[in-house]
Amino acid sequence: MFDGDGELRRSLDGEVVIGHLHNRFGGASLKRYKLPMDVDWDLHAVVRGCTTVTTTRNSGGGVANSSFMADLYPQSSFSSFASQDPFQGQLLSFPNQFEGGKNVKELHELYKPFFPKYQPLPSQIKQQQDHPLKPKQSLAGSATSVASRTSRIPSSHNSRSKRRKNQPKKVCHVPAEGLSSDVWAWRKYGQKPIKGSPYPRGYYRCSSSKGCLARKQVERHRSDPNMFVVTFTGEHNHPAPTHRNSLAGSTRQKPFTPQTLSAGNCTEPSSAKPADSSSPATSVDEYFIFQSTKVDSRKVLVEEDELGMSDTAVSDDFFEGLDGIAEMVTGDCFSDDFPASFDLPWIFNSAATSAGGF
DNA sequence: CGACTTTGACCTGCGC
DNA sequence: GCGCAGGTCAAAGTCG
Repeated sequence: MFDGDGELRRSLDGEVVIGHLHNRFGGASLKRYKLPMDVDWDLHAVVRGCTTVTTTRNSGGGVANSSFMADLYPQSSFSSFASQDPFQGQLLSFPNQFEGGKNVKELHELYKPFFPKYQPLPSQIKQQQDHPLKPKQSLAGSATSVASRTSRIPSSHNSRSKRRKNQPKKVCHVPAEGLSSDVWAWRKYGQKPIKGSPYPRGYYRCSSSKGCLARKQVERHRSDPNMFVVTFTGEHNHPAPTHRNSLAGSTRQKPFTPQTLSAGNCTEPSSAKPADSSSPATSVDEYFIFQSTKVDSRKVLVEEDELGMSDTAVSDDFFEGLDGIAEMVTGDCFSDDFPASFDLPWIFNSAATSAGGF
């Protein structure tokens, strides 16, 4: 789709032009979004951020969970890809894991663009909930949803009506191995076959916080099976969880196919357990390990962004907190658990997150 | 029991 | 206005 020539520009009037965005999906080669000039974000930062995140998650992500991959590779050989690669010691290995002593500051820089712009005040949350693009349901919301469904409220009264209009999006291309871990918890709420594409598109919403408007779509790249198109819409209205175990039920185990685990070293029963992102022992740890894992980030292309993932997203306290984690990561505490080419069962199990994992 | 995935149905935007 | 395609909902089933 982008073939490396994705283009992201912002004109003086705030219009963002994304080149080559849909030329393989629908024909349009340019996508334009009008952004308020006071939206203080940096395209480069966005690009960098997306790239980096995807990158750092590469190994971790790579580990994209099998069910997710099965979703997106319905008729492909991904299962074998997913299952074989790790055992070839590539996909799941961390050759550069702690290379160059990626320090915390760097991690901060890498991830800043992906944290929420701010932590909204209640009034701000209210504002967000009133946003025209918000999903029908809110916290207590399914009643509204049902009502609108049953009573067929005219579109003008339905937030859904504007859903596709001027919906700010951020589109990233991530390698298959970059789909997995994520601080956010994503819950799948739908899947649709896309016309002209052999691969279905999965729809995920943030389950880290009820009422969170963040959503993402994950679709396998049509022409490059190893790449995925991840589209983010909406904005998190809550701080990034520092621990995935705070995400209730963010993951669940999917039955592993023999393909997924067989050849592996998953001899330990516990390792066959779902990577339960709710596991306090692994969630953040794995996440930051990936953050410190530098892999090929150049595959990732950012096409648009208006999510407001600014560099000022998270407080210093948050990053200070990460320092400790990073120290753990860069220390030896994982040396035993993360051999260069060991199996990462949780990778295949972090269903919600991996799919969303971005 | 709660959270997840799956999946068919419903709803809406958009192009013709 | 019509039909298509995409996006969302929610019931049902699964799992820990």
